[in-house]
Amino acid sequence: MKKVAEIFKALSDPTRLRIIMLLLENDLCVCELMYILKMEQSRISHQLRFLKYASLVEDRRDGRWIIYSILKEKRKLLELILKEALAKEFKSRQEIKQDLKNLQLCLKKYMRKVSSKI
Amino acid sequence: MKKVAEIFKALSDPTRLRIIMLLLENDLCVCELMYILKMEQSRISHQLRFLKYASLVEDRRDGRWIIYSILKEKRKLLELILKEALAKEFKSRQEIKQDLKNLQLCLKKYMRKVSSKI
DNA sequence: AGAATATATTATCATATTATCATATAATTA
DNA sequence: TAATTATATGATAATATGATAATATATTCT
Repeated sequence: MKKVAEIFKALSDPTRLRIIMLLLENDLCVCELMYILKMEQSRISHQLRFLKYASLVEDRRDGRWIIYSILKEKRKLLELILKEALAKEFKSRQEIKQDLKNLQLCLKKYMRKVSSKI
Repeated sequence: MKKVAEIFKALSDPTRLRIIMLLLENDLCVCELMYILKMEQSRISHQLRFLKYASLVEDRRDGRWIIYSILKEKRKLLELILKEALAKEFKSRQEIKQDLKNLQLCLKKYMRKVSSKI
């Protein structure tokens, strides 16, 4: 039961929720998340570590970037919970819409090939 | 986004999860929850208040009992998240099975008509 | 009205969480 | 190899949380 509770704990912070919603769309490195969320590096790194220990995301190195992605075996679960169960609550959240817009901007900019400075 | 995170926060504690799983089966008063979960009164009251403020449960008075139930507009959401999304994780949890057994025992005993002393 | 029952509330303590700052590490580039 | 870039980690402080004990309130029963 504790294990189940811990999945929810991982989802119980607004920053982590935003990160997961973004990762469900695209694998992203820390500097891209910084760009999208307008948050400082250590804050994002810490939350990513939390998600990693909760076995919701994994990381891989690509040159000097570390790319985070949703753990394959958790994707379905997360999509069901976040996109289906909470569809209504999410649709009304301007924040999520804006994050997804920024994600598109970010992807167009080939973020990983330029600077990560905010 | 904070609102959504708070739904998950409400689900991120083992005691609250157990309470919600039980309330999804039956409306229950505090003393019944005490009997089923073998926990002391103030602990259960506190967690119920948490769930109430998170707008997941509501309460009504019935004589000297206060009966808790899942908020009607949240039932579907909770069933989807807990029973569908997490079906696998839950089925393997002995604790939940035992809680549900105790719930049946409790209902047979007409708990609300006898004592609430543990 | 007084006792018993059921529950809520308040205070307290220990622990957990979050954000931030400073520092460390690893890869790349000049 | 030194500087730069990208990220991780550790320490700290502020705040939140969870458990418990003590007390308060509301209902019912005698």
